[in-house]
Amino acid sequence: MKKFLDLISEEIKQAFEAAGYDAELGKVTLSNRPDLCEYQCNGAMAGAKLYRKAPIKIAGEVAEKCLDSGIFSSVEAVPPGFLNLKVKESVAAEYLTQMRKEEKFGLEMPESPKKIIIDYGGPNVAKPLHVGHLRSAIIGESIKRIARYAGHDIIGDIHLGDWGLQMGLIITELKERRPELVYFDGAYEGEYPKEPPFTISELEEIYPTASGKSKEDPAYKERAMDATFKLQSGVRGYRALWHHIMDVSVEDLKKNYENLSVDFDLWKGESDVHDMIPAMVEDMKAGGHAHLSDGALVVDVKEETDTKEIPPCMILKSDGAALYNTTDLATILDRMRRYQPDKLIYLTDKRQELYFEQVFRCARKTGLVGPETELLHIGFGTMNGKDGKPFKTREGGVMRLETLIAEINEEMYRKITDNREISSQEARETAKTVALSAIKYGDLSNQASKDYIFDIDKFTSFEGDTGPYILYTIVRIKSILAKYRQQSGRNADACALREAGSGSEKSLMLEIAKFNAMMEGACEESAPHKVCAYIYDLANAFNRFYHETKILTEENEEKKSGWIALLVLARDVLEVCISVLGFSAPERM
RNA sequence: GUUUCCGUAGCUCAGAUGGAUAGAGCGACCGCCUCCUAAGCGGUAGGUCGGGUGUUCGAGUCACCUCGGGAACGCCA
Repeated sequence: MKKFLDLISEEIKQAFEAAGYDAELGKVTLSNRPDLCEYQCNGAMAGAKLYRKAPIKIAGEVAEKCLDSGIFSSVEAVPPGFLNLKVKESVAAEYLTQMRKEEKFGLEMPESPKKIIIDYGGPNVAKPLHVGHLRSAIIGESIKRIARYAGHDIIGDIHLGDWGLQMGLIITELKERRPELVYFDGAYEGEYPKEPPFTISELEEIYPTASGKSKEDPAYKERAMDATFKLQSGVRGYRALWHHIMDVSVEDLKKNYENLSVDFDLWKGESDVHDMIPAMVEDMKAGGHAHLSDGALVVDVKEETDTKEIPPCMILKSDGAALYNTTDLATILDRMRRYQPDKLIYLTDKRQELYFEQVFRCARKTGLVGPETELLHIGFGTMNGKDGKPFKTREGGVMRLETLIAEINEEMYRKITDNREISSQEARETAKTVALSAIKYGDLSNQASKDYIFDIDKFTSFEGDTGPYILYTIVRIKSILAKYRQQSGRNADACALREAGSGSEKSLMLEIAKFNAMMEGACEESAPHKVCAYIYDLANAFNRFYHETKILTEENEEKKSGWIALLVLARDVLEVCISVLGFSAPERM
């Protein structure tokens, strides 16, 4: 189904053509003067030079051609050459009626859906999630859902950090504490126990301890590196321990991500591509791409057109060990082989921008990916505290994600139970739902690439442009619809839309009509904040309408059912939008 | 130092391909619950869009310069 703005543009383009001008001048945009019109076209001014004619004259001629248009209720040419447009109430109503009928409100599906892999989350095994992991998870999940809704085949991969030094550290610390464990007995040949020798909370304590020791004690670090090497070269007992660490840790991660309504299609990690590295490196050497520089193996990736110095992409350290780049490149190779994606998206902190530029260039140069595959790094900004500095706990430490979420949940619970009668269980559920909307909307409504201030007070205050405000609006609509069903015994879905009878009603309808264009744009630009901005406008439009319209007490049944139909559509659009943002609305709040 | 991102109301942020009078939220002030959820709605105050020059009929938006802030810049991830 055509986008509403395109529908209008076509009409104006025809008018330009009929008046003897280039049709392309007839592009229509949303009005930036809502007091004057709903839509506007600035083409007459752009065309003034081309046709050596006063813009107002061109606009006047075009307006004349629109006189008997079936779409506009008014077309005005105003100085210096704007075309101010208002659409007929009937056109809006018909458009919305069509939206209700069609799948996904008439959003057009891509002719050739893309296969996309999105790499987000990126937690390290055995380390608790902290606030730094929040943005990647929230933004990545939303971009994934938006692309999926827009008709693409998108696969989310968590890309675990599960193969580095942290594993060696844990094994080393475990060995210090419990050398008697069978995993450390080199002569042991039997089956290893099924039960892991530690719990998640022990694991979470072991890692920082080990990490601290290795920083102070070079000999300890040496042992940890040795353990890492042994693990990677396949020592049985170490591998068995690694599996235990993975099992315990992944289970915990799943629980945490589930609480955030974030789910991954793939739980792959660095370890999955470890075995592919030697052959890949050999290929790079054989292809003449990789060469030694200061003892390290690198691939030059600078280009003639560069305005800045792009250092070479390092493949192997001078001690021959693999590094982050190496596993990332091997992962690209793996993904290309397994899935043949059209596009790879990486979501990380924006500080890794240059790094990904290097990796992408290297991947292309060495033939890991062809020119037809798009590589995209989306860098997001830092989450700062109220002071504008990276978010910390009051004590100055890194805040665990669980703690943060628990705090916000608690605050929500307090607010919900404050002045409402509600069962404790329902309040808990609602608090969780509302808290998640506050966190996610607070993050997503900012542009991903910018740093943003994570202000708990602001998010839990939920007034104004917040997730809870959106949910509140949805809940209001649901409440009216429920009462309507109760009172009239009629099915709200059977109600038919009517032409708007008031300004606020029409505004609401025109707001809903923007849905397709908005969703398409949000997908193309991987920009969840556009969805946020849209639903905020939509919620505002609804609340204005709500305040001046008494729906349930309306005596004219036809009017009433028209409103109910509008409410159904508004609710559905809002709920789809929040679902692609990654949260949901309760029935009551 | 080089590169790069950012600078819009007291605070947090939007600003579509360059268009008319630069918009929200919070905070401040003033109104609105006998009425579908006041987590709401309406209103007032608050701006030389960091500064300058240029391109253009027209610049918050584009170019150049400048000031201020952040970030990245070969063996970390």
